[in-house]
Amino acid sequence: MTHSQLRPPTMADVARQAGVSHQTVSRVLGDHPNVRDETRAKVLRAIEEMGYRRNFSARALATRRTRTLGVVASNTTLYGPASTLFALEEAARAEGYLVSTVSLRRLTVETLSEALDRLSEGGVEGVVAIAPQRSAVEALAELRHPFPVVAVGTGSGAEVPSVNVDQNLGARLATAHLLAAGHRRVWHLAGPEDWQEAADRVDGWRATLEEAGVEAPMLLRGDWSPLSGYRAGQELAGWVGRGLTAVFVANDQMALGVLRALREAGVRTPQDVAVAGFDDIPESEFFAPPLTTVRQDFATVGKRSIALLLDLIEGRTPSGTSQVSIEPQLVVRASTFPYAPQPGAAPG
Amino acid sequence: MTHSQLRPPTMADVARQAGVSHQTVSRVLGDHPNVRDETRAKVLRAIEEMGYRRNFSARALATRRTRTLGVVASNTTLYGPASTLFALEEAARAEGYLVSTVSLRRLTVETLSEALDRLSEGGVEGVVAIAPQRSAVEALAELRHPFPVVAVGTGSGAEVPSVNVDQNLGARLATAHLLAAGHRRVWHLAGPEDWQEAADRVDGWRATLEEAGVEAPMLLRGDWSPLSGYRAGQELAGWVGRGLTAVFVANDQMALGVLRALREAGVRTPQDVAVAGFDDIPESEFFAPPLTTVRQDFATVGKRSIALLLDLIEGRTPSGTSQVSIEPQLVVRASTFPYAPQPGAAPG
DNA sequence: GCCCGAATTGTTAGCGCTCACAATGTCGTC
DNA sequence: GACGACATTGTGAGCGCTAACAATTCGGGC
Repeated sequence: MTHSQLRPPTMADVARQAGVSHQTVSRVLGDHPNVRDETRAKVLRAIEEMGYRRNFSARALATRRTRTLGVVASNTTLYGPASTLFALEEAARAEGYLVSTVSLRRLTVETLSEALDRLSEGGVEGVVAIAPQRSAVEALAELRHPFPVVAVGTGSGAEVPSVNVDQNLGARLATAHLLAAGHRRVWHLAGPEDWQEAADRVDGWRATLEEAGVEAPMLLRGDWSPLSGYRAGQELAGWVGRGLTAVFVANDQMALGVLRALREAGVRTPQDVAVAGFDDIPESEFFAPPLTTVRQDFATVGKRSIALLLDLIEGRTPSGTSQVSIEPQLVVRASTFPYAPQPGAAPG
Repeated sequence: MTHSQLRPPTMADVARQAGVSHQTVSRVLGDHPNVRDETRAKVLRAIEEMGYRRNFSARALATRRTRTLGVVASNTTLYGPASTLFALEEAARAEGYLVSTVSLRRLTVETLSEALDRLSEGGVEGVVAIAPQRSAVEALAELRHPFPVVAVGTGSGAEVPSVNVDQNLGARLATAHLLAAGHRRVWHLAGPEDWQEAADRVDGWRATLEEAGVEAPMLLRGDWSPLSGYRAGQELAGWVGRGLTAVFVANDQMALGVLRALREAGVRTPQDVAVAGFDDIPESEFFAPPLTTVRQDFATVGKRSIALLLDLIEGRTPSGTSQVSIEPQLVVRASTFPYAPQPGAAPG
């Protein structure tokens, strides 16, 4: 209170006040065991009195560690990326790291490169790149950066360490579920071609049909948005009565658009056409009808990504080979089944 | 290529290679005008060759600036917070700042205080707190921190500098719209009591009814989730035919639940009951029916928040009095009107 | 050819912390 | 009561950069 606050107090100031050396203050702050209780108390009192806070930059300079990780993401208002981001931050925090985020509107080689530069200038020790577009993956492999990078959502083929939900498996689960429910064929509304996840879902869908001895119907493309789903839904409505009874949509938002288009066309879901989505956004359970979908465990994605990144930073794991895969889970609801469970009745 | 990379090169290494002093390297990097072109080229070549990158911590220590801002947020997978977060980061980046985020599961005095401590240890120069709960606002005013803090979504009454969308106005727009459409009374499904935004919306709704000489019907409460909206919707369905013809729901997700409950109860929207929401999430346009709602301009919230925070950091604005208010906008769709516009036809 | 001011470059001190090591104190043992 | 082992504290040297100032160089005017 009586201290001038022109410059924040330094460790030396605290030391003087407590009658010890600055190194002892450092020891108290660092929880070093060999400090007498009495001394520790004196120091802590001085710290409290002066409102001292350790200077981040000086500490980082001396230790050569910033304890900060970077994240590059795009489309962060979508449920998937937002959930991943949240999980990443939480996992990093649990490990004592702070997270600096750069959110991109569009993920291109240029913007990605800029983002990495920026984070580099910000002193991050490593970066998680949520980079579902293929172009971004290639860029990642080529870009030079002085820290390890873990990719999320790039698919497992890359030369970059990565963490992925098994999109292929998810698509298989959804497609197989529809086939098992008695549908002869399953149509597919895919995401943008440039997205690895979209491609993997197409592959899983196609493979499942082939294994069942069914020819894959025409493939439709959307851009993940409800509007693109709506437009595709209008097209799909035209095929009702000509072999269309089931659609696997590559994400829940597009599925929402499909549902609306079908309803407007007088097509009933699931009696006339069954619809399955992907992601399990919180709203899916309340669509009309509630949506069967594939749930991705973003919390695990976050945890595993941070764990892998820290391994790379500490040099525990050789870079290049590490690929983590996470299993998705099918959530069955009324949109693919005549029976409609009550919302909130079961955890799913 | 031929250089040992055991330790990253320092400015002195670059200087030696270029045959100049380290200060000249610093000048080149800092775009200082008084450097001969020839010298600059030499330095840049050396930097390129050695893959030199300026050390963040040393720079921050010397300049006493980290060029990093902190953000504390909760519920970051919801559309509103996620959009705000995105806008904040983008605005900060445009000003040359990096953003460190702490995402909280629950916003309490303890978690908020912890988050601020953490960011403080991370060397941030200022913090934006997305703190819509009332408890958090009080905490913010009391907590001591060595940097300025701007609150978002706390309402404008606080002693803390803050940026807010005018929730009261938004609620008035929605309620007045329903009254103007001929409804005698407008019911309200509110958000949690602890949320300032929920309270402001209740106030706006109530005031509009009073000004129209209408008695406010029973107030319902939800927790922002579709499920709570669904449950409230079941209750509301029981009042159809007994004076219930219009409901103003405090957010779009709950409105989704209400729509479903009404539909299941055989109540038609908007013919029997009109429903309006709040937020304009991307899905709202594709609900059944498309939802009339109140749009909040999160991009502006982000820009204004960063601008205010930087003003405080630079000492341009005295702390304490600064309150920024942003106007929301009514978006009319089919859920309150017999006419259903085509999705995507108009930018709304 | 010399002088002055501007342009350009170099030198010297920190910024506030941690690390390595040195110095001191403490205790039990023989 | 001296000695060694260990606990506790202090000292000095950077970490890699920027800021302030000093030194040098370069022109042009006379």
